[in-house]
Amino acid sequence: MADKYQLSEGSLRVIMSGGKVEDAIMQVLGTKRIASGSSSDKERYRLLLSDGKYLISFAMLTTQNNDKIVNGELSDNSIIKIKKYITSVINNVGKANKRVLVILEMETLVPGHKSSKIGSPEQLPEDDSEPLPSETKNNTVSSSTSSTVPHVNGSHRNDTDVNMSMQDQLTHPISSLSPYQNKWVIKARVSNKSSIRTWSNSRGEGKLFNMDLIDESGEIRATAFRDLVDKFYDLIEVDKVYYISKCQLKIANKQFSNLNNDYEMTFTPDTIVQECHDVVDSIPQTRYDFISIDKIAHIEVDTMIDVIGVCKSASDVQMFQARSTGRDLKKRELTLVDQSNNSIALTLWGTEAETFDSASQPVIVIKGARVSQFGGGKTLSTNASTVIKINPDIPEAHRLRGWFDNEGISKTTVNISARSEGGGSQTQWINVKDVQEMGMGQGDKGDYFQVVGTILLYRSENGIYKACPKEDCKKKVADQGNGMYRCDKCNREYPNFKYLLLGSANIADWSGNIWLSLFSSEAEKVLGMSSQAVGEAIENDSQALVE
DNA sequence: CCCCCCCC
Repeated sequence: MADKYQLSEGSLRVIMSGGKVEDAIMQVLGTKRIASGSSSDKERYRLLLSDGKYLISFAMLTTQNNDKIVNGELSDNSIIKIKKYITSVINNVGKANKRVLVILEMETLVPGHKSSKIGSPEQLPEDDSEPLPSETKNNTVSSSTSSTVPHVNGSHRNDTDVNMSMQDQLTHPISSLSPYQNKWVIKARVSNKSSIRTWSNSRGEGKLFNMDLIDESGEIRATAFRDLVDKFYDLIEVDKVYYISKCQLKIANKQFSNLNNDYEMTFTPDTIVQECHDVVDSIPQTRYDFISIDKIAHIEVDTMIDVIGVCKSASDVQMFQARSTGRDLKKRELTLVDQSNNSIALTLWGTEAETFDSASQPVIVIKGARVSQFGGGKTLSTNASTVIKINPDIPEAHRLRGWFDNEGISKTTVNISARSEGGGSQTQWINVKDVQEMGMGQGDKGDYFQVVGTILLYRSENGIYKACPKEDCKKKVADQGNGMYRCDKCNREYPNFKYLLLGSANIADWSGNIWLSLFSSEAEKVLGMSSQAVGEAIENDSQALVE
């Protein structure tokens, strides 16, 4: 099987001296996990790579490809096709500069266990006489001298093409940035920019803004503080591409970041930002790591995730006061669905809630939604750093639109925001007598408790009603007598309705007995029949009620 | 150096 593929002999020499080789076929001779700076770091892998003639030991995989190693697809002797790569010169203080190959996109042609080592590749010679004068020069200047970005000061737009392409070679992939190496230039698109925010706490006060930077290799968040806000805020525009250098790198606090990077950057007084007017189609607009809705059920609370879904329905704007701060709040809850046939609630706040229009059931793309939990179900919430796009022109959105219009619209979904029994783990197990003595259920808020009891009596009178057919609306509809049913909550008429049970049961434990109302899902469990089935049985034969 | 982001 392996001999079907011819390794691209000599291609490493071309690539590692800054040249381009398309779809080079190489063999992996070893993989090594790189010790990470902190436990929160994503692991990174280094590959020993052979083109049959030469081998290099400093090929890096971007973290998006990590699963290929974890799932065993990429192992010793695997033959791969390198579809996209970047090389980057690492400036080692006191040592020779080293060029690193960063593999951005690859395909496994033959798994390692079905192959064996091909040829006798030798270490690619580190040839300092390689014809890369500009690069060598640039990376050997001491850190105190001029910038690594050409023509930063008093820049001219009439640079030659030669200069522009040179600039390209000099940029570093975002995925290669780390706090251990500070001589780099990235060429990145600003995919998101926050408003200017001020803070005041025990450690002081000030202002700041954040931006998300993205290139072919990855993404990173950058923050500018205080006077650097004045210097850079207006200069930096969303969707534009910039050369950026001399920022400080630090470990990202994952709790607040939706970006796929272990690090984040802080602007310093030395930071240089230079707009790139070059053709930059290769730099993506936004990088998403979509989690399918059914998977969100298993995601830890407070994780920031990217989600795509069709807004199947939305509530009206609701206004209330925050219990903690007393602030007036506005929210709107959307129900998103995707191809997993699962749905989830997404809460929008403030202006976003007010201006949202769900009428066309648009595709919603969210970068950085927070996973929360309510009553045992998972929900999504937006915050200041969340980016929401409505019907964006990306393949995933078109695919989802097609799916929804053709089949999704009529499918029933599993609502992963549905609240499970009890209302959470904080409710107590108590006795019926306690419920009565504590006066539970007397207030207007509703109380939560759990009891173990026996059903003494199930009352079936008025135990079923015709309800609004809209998902999650359980309002009783008024029969208009003309085949239409009116829902006062939705303020509209429907040609259909759904049956819902409203049971009533008396339950008892050793301390006493109490009447409970059972909503449909619970009444169904007690009766062992679906609401719809009970409704139809009554329609066809009222004797069924007696049973 | 921020990082609060709400409610049922």
